[in-house]
Amino acid sequence: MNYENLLREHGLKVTPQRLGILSLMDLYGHINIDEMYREIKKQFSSISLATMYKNIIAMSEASLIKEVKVPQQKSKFEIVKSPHGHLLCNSCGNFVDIEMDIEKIVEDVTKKSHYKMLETSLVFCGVCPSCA
Amino acid sequence: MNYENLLREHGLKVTPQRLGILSLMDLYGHINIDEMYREIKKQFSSISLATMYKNIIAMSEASLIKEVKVPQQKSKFEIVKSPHGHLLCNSCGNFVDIEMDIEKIVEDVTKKSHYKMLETSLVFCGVCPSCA
DNA sequence: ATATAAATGATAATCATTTTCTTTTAACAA
DNA sequence: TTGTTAAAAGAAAATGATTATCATTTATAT
Repeated sequence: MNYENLLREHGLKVTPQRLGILSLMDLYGHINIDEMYREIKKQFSSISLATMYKNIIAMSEASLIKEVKVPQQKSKFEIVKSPHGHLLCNSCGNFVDIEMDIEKIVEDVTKKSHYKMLETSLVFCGVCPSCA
Repeated sequence: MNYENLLREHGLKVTPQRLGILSLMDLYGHINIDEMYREIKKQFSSISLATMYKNIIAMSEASLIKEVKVPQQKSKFEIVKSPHGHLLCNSCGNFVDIEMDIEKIVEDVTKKSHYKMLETSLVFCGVCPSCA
């Protein structure tokens, strides 16, 4: 993934800190603020926590990244991609995407509710095969 | 709903503050901490915010109530009932339950992931009919 | 190369939540 | 009832998370 273009396409300036944040998100898939800050300081020892927050806000507003709210945990952030669900293992904490037929589910919900659906947040919690 | 029994069945002492909190949750369906505190002070003008938090934690741990994490908003709390989804109107903020075939969705996700599913958090965001 | 608007970093300020401790109260037994 | 006791309430302080401020630095477009 070309993070420079990604930033430019979303109207954001390219800075080393932002490139670092994006590559971490890409590497981890999903990452919360604390983990992110801890990791990014390995590359930018003097980065300010305020910079982290400001960049996360800027990139969220530009729809380049997305906050994922997770039951019983701090929110995680991910790079925006096509709609998908999330799977959390309550035992080991593993958190991954799951491809699913969201179209179909949304269709059902739309039929029932007559809402114009814009976005979904589908999180499934359980115990993963290796923990079971 | 009998809030006294509800508390007792979950091993919690019955206090006027707890009864107030439960009846508010029941009345509103879903309510966040600030709304709750603002409302409950009408009944218990001297209630402490710490008491609110402590009770919400106690009732959550007893699985009598449940935190619902909502995209772009503060968490809401609801009295635990059978599994259901949630519908948020991005325009007017209306937030309601939606009955849906969660069994079926969980079955699909289980097939794909081989997780032992325990819990779901399904939130659908869009524009409600009266706002559209 | 230069100008300029935006980003960074440090710090302070704000807001949310939790802890601590004293007083009050619900639950239970006599 | 009344007394006992463990838990809950309330007030305030402490902690933690996030946001605002401002001086300095830097990315971008000329």
